[in-house]
Amino acid sequence: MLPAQPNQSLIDGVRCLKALSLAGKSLGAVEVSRLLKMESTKAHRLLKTLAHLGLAHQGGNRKFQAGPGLSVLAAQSLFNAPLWHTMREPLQDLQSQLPFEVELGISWEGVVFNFFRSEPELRAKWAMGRMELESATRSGIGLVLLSCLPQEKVEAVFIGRPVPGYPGGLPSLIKTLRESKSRGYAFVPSANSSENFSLAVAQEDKSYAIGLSGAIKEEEVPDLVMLLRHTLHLLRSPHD
Amino acid sequence: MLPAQPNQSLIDGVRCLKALSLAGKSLGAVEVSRLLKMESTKAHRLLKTLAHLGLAHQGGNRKFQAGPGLSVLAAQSLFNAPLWHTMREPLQDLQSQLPFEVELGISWEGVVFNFFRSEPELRAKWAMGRMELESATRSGIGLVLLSCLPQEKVEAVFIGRPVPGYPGGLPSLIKTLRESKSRGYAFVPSANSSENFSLAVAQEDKSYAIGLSGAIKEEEVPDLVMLLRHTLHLLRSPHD
DNA sequence: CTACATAATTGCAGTTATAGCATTATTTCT
DNA sequence: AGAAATAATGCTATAACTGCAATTATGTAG
Repeated sequence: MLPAQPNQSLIDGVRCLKALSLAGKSLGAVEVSRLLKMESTKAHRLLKTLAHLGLAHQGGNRKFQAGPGLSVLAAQSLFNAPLWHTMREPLQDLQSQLPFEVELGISWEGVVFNFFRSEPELRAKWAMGRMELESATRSGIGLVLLSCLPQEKVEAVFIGRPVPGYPGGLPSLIKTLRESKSRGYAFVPSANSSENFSLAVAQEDKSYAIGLSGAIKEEEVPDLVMLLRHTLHLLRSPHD
Repeated sequence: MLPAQPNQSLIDGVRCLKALSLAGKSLGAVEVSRLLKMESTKAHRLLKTLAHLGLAHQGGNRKFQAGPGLSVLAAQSLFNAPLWHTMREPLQDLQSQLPFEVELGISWEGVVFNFFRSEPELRAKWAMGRMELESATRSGIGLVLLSCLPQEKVEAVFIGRPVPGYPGGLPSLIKTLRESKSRGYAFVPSANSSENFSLAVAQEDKSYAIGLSGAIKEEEVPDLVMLLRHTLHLLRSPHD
């Protein structure tokens, strides 16, 4: 995964951008440099470059915040993706066949982003294109996708921070992930209700996963997994 | 705006990312290098680095597509921003006072992203956090924000491509922008209906704008502009 | 199935773009 | 107003990047 000759400038630039995204307020170059343990001149120049690109915005007080380019780029990548156009029908079908909530999402750094989530009260039109984040450890989708990663990567994400939903910490998460990996799907109790469960299966190339939430009975699981796998097959675009 | 010593690697890395976002399919390193007129080795290493960061994803066929990090980062930056928490009430108030559609959005490279858009049929709960893109030239919000940019920047965006909604091309857009700039707000016919207009005002630091759409009469404009300005004031967070 | 064409990936050495120091300018705080 | 912190930039050594060339892998056509 990591290239033979990675571009350190790009890595550091993205680190700056991440710092801005997470900060929740405008940051000066020196503040960023302290957060990231980076030379302040370097941080300053990377931030200025990001601002030039529109990925950061430099306000009147010359502090930096995340800029418009980030949102636009993310939305463009989603809307232009083949998945965006192919997912609607299969997921709506799934939703209409089953008494469960249907989700499709991706995972990054312990966080899940759902591109699609049908809610009972909500018409399918509004199930797509919402921005929703969730801790990966509380989501079936997050857990399957985490279970596809090498253990070291998982550790790198959660090292030195709490693991939401896992009071036992990292070891208990790792155990759950191993189970999910060997079964090929995640089946876990929902965070909120003890009656509800989340079931999720990852796409072949592990770039996303789809899942169901609701009062899923254990004996239904094998059939539902097959149904999810079938839906995943429908979502695969012919070429990439 | 552009720094004394910009980081070229970061710029090229973002160019690769943009290429992936716009492509609508997986691209190989060579394809990207051809699109961007860049050495293929360089493109390859930048893409590999982006993949390592999770901003790109390398599928089974080793081609690259935009990755999960992009969406997650964008959503995090939005949800962590002070604006996200402060905008709800003032915009709902505005919506309930007026018979118009209320919008709040940002603009980048000729595209508008609306963070908030109340729709008549839609409860306020769903007005926030949708991902919606629109051509900046067809949106009041896009036009005010464009009018805040130096003319050269506007030209750089639209050079060599059509200007949606402006059959006269760039010159007629520039003219509209000049008018908007001198008035301090945009007031233009809506793209769809000839009865409807869009009115928009930019935030002080030009990072975003708010607007109204609907059957706005010319004589109402001054009062509405004052109302929008007042709302913008409520949205300003104390520090940044 | 083999041969060919195209693309992915890496090693290497020259070169350039970047890192960090030192300095100045600007802002903020007291 | 003065002091302290931060923003911004010039300058040079050097570490990182670029691009060539070679290697491996993939896919395609005969």
